[in-house]
Amino acid sequence: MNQIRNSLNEISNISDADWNYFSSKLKKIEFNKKETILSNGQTENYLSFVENGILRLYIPKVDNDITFGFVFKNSFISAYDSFLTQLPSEYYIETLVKTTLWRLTFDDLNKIYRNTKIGNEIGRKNAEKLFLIKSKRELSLLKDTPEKRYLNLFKERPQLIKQIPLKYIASYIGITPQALSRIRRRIS
Amino acid sequence: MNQIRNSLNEISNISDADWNYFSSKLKKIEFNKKETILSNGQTENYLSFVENGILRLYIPKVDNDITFGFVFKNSFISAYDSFLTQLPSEYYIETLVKTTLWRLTFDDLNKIYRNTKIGNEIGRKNAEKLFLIKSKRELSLLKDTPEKRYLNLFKERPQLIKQIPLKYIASYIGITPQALSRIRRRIS
DNA sequence: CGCCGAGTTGAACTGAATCAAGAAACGTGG
DNA sequence: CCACGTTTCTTGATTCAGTTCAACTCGGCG
Repeated sequence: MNQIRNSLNEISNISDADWNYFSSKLKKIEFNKKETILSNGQTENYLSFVENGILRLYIPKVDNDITFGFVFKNSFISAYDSFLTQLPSEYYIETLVKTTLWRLTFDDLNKIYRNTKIGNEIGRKNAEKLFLIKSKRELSLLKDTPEKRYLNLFKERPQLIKQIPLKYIASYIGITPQALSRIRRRIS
Repeated sequence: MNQIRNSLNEISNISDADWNYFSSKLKKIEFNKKETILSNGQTENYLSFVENGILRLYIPKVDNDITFGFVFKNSFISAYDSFLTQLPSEYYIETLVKTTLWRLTFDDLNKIYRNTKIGNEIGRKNAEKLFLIKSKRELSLLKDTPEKRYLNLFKERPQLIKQIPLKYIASYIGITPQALSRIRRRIS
């Protein structure tokens, strides 16, 4: 759990009291490889911290679904859209490898927002951080070619390229596995 | 200024005291049509409320820049990435028509976060809202064809299509003006 | 050992980009 | 309020990156 406190501290210094309250709400849960932890149509009830593992966010499609995110250890994961709106999720989440999560329910998080000093500030900064990520991605999808997106990914998250099947990466940068295979050949 | 209070109230009920503090920081400013209010390289110092007008966010490019957002009256505008990080902005903002803004500086907003009860909560919910918008857009860019994006735009923001030159809309949905012109012909 | 999913490669096809030119709409100054 | 110049939109021809369909290879696992 210390990883979680460290992660939060990076955002905003959290007092012992607030941390105790926060951590009392966390529940640990383990998943095997290739387990679906949220299906289309379900409403996301959790904000989870990844202690260990890798997860994939995707919209299933016959013959190649659309993968639009990966989450690694020491970050938070959620179908955050669905979590925030409490409407059914448009996408699925699955584990790619054995994964350990610490989960917080929607209700508990709202209690934290109400009952701790730092809650809303952490929530704000976290939402801002997520906004920045999506904002960057929007620009990349609009202005970069798939090839450039692949090279950026390579530069910024080399571990991703090693650990994740090519077909998911292809989809993440917006092309088919065949096209990515050709790009790879071209640039190497 | 009442519009602003109403907008904030939609997010979270704001007390008179907090509102007075908040509104004391706002400064009104007017722009003419086609004025650049933030250039590439500048760091965004303002979060602004649009009392009236239309603005465009874009990355300039020789022969067709990349437009990735429009903002209308009664919402907030900012190069929010740059504002949050206080790093130089990657993009420009310009007015498309005569525009009136109420501006809040970065420092003042942080004072509001520190000195009002409701500040962080409003900030959080606002950032969450922005996240939801970007998240939706990411999915649309990945899974929809340009044609479908155009039709969605048409459905969701018909006023946008009437008020904004086609070439900006084309860029917003990720294609050239020529291609959009052809899509238009095809579907009508 | 044989199967199966992942990755590669080839060929044909397609939607959008690019280059280019003309038509329409817009606004600005006389 | 008209005339002219500029910008925006349309249309055509060509090119190109990526899709689709299909076959083949490779590596891991039952």
